[in-house]
Amino acid sequence: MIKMKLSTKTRYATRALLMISTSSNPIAIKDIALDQDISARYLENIFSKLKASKLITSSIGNNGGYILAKNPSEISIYDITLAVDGPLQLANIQPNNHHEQYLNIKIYQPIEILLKEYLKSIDLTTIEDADLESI
Amino acid sequence: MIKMKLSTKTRYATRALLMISTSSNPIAIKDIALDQDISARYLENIFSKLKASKLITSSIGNNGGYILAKNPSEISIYDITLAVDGPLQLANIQPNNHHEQYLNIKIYQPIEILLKEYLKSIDLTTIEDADLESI
DNA sequence: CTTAATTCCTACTGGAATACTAGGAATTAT
DNA sequence: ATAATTCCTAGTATTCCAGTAGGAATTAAG
Repeated sequence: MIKMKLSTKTRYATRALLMISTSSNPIAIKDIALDQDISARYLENIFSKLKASKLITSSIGNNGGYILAKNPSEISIYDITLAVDGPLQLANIQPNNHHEQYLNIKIYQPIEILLKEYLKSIDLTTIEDADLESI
Repeated sequence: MIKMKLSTKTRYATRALLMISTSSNPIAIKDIALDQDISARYLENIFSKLKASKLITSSIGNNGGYILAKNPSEISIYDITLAVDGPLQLANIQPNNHHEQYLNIKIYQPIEILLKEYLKSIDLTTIEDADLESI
């Protein structure tokens, strides 16, 4: 199978961000983990990366938690996956022969562009607005 | 990093198919492995899948080998990756909650469609025709 | 009819990546 | 002071995939 499912980190992060995007008060990891049925310890790892990428800010201590650092419309799936999983990389950096170079140019690079553009085009509000019931 | 690089199986298979597509006589795995600097044992695995998916046919025994079962123009990258890696699967089959369902509908399914169409649009002749020197 | 070359079948191994866990320090509202 | 939280560093477990291995079945050629 083509390995292109968004990672668990990205999926958890997206769901967590959707959750905190609706609140103006800090939300603690514990509460998100409980609500989403995700390991709190694992979410900690993820949130530290989201914070490092400045998608969220934190308040430490009692009653602390996390809030978005930007408007939901300014956070794309691409931003999220970049933050938690690092850059998307498809092509062979060092093609060993002509065939590999063909594949790079004809397949990897176009897909990379296609996918990046698509992931950038979806932000947290896009997802929020989806009307499930109408489908 | 998003895991969406075509697998080694798909890349090897593509290169191998490109090689045998230029010959009307059966070509042995050994020769392909030598030419492409790929493990012959590993190529065996890959070729058994390509054969099971009817992309190639084989002749057993001395002087045996493989030939394409179709015209090169009828073999797409999608066919190849489907044969060796199984179906592309992005979405959660069983979304556990609304957020997961949102993600499926808004992200996974569209990407899946986008990618499938693209991979189907590229066949062995498309790649062969690529003019590297002009880039 | 023997031999060498090949595909075919089933299973195992090793390593890398990723999901997940753990302990405890630092911080802060109450 | 205390309890609740983030923060930091490290570890473990699991899964996936590339690659290996042995030997049986088949067949062209001499």
